Parts: sequence; structure tokens; C-alpha cells
Amino acid sequence: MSDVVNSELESLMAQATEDQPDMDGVVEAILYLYTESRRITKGLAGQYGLTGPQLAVIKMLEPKGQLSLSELSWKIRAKNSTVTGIVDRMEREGLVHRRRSKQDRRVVHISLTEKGQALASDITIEPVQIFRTVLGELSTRDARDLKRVLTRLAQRVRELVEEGALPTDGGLGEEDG
Amino acid sequence: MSDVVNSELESLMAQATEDQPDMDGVVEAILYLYTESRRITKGLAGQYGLTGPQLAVIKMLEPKGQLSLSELSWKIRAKNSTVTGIVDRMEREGLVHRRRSKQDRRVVHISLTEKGQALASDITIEPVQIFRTVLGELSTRDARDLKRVLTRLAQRVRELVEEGALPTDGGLGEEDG
DNA sequence: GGAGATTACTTCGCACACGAAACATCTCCC
DNA sequence: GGGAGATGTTTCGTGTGCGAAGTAATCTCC
Repeated sequence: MSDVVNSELESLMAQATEDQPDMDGVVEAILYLYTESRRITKGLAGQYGLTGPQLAVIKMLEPKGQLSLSELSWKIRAKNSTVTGIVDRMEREGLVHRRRSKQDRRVVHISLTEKGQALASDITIEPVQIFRTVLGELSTRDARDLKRVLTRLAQRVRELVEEGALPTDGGLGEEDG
Repeated sequence: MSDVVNSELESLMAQATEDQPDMDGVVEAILYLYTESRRITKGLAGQYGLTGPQLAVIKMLEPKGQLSLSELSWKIRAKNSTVTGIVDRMEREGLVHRRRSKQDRRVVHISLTEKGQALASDITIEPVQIFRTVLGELSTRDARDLKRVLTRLAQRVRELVEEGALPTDGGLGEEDG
């Protein structure tokens, strides 16, 4: 993935508006937390011979036992075409099974093999847990503040994206004079 | 659209400790904001026939005129082996030049071609505009809260990483079994 | 009940992204 | 001056990550 974009954002972000506290720190912190979490996940997964996404898949499958490929894609925030590849490799390693649904024969259910199960229960730490640990060190007040503002922020971005107000793949960005 | 699935994820991840608010929303928001920012950058770059990293490279080269491959790697936070590929493709497109340094013949200088220059000066829109817009919509208090807590959080993670308390790539926890 | 839209998944082609190893060059130190 | 080691870049292999196009199954609506 492109960590490259990080620097792009950082360098361009270095011009804060004046009525607001400079938000550089916020953007930088978000980028840092993201990349660090990826590094940590990768390192953790590597200890078990897995990649980051593979660990994510295993941990998603563990509680439910079985998920459709689309559910899995949504949960690990990747596209179906990406997850197809990940599952391919995990199947080759004997970690998961593919099984077609009988109710809806378009659907493919992914489930852990015994080997996958064993591995899953070996790995007790979830990547998210690292965040949880650190978040747990925050005061309850801070934690609440963080959650409130951050989720509001994400929600707002989501709205703007859905409005098409942002230059995504399809849309055109317009300048505001 | 995906609101149905939303509740499913929530229930799956709803293992918050009781003394703290459920922090998975925070992780969720961070992940979302990061991936969305990548999408937006990509979309922007795409309007000029570039990829995200290529846009980053062009924007880094524009002020300086020329950078060694290592300098470029450092600036866009990727490894040399990654940037080699990016520069390969950009060279093929006629956007940049490779030139060996005469002082140190190990070094390769990357510079913009005329075509690359022209493109660079065409692109004035900042990908991060979106963040600024949305952050600007927050109340001053919210913004301050966000910055305070988030930077504290990042700092704490940084500390833990430097302590080696977290499993990362290189720091292979030696099994002292 | 059947044509056309929709959905679930796969395939393909491309572009990162990284580590390990190969390679050329430079530096240091004797 | 010359060998050992460090440095800068590339090559190679693997694994994401995505969009577009393809295929099969289901759904919708007349």
C-alpha cells in the first residue's frame, strides 16, 4: 500500500487556518497511528508465519466460524478481488476452506481449517488490542472526547464523499476561487 | 446501503471494557480516515493520469529540481526498492530523468523532464483540502480536544514502540524460552 | 415465467510495497 | 595502495490492493 501518500498529505497540510488550532498534529497523528498499527500487525503476524491481512482474516473468522467472502471483505476493508487473492493463498497453506452456500449458490463461505483454528487460538493478541491497551491508558474523559470528535469527523467525511463533494475517482474537484 | 452490515461489525467488536467507552469506534474512524484520504489522493492524481505515489514524487521534485533516489525515498517514506519501480514507470512515461552523479557514481539523480515540469505546475489542488474543510467545521473546542488527545495517543504509542514493548518487524522478540 | 437488472465472486492487468541479495562504488584504516 | 566494510541502487520474489471485465446465480418486474 502507499505509505507514500502520507508525506504528500503532511507536506501539503502544513498550512493551518487561523481560527482553528493547527491541525497538522491531528493529521500527522492519524497517519502515524495507522502506519504504526500496520507495522505492529505485520510484525505480530510474522511471528506466526502470516501476513498482516491473513492475520486479520483469521481473527475475523475465529468468533463466527464462517463468513462469506463479501462479509470478510467488508470487515477487513478490502475489495472482493483483493480478498479472493488472500483467501487463495491461505487456502493453499491449508488455513481456510472455501465452501459454496446452498441457499445462495453465488455465495462462498470461508471457514478456518483445523490448522487455521489452532493458529487462531495460539494468537491471543489482536492487533486492535494494542490500540485498546493504549486507549485504555487514557482518562475516561479523554477517551470519550476522542471517540466523540473522531467519529463525528469520520461521519462528516463520509457524508461529503457520498455527496460527491470530494474529488474521488469519478468526480471532479472544483476550485473555490 | 451498508448500514445493515454496520451493526454486525459493531456487535462483533463490542467487547469494550466497562470502565472505558467502547474504543473500537476510534480505531474504526482512524482506519476510515486514512483509507479515504488515500482514495481522494488517488482520485486527484488520476485526473492527471498519475498514480498517488507518482503525484507525490512530482510534487517533491518540483521545488528542488533534482533529488537522489534515496532522498526521494526518504521524502515519500518508501523504500529504495519501491521507488526504483515508481521511477522506472515515470521514466517510461517521460516524466522524469535518471542521471548518475559524477561526484559519487553510486548515486542516481532524479529530475523532472519538461513534460514532468509542466504537469507539476498544472496541479495546484491539494488532496488534503478535504481534511482541512472537515476539520474546519469542527467547533474550536472539538478541534482542540481532538488534537490534544490524539497527539497524546500517538506519543504514547511511539514511546511503547521505542521501548520495544510492542512486536514490530525488526525487533524479533527473541524467545528466551 | 422470462428478460433484464443486480449481486457474489473470480480473473486479469497494473502499481505499489517490502526484504533479501546482487552489484558497483566509495571510505576507512592499516 | 589495498583490502574490509559501508553505502546507493537495482533485481527478484511475494503479497497486497484496486478497477474492469467476465461468469454464474438470484431477483424484479412486467
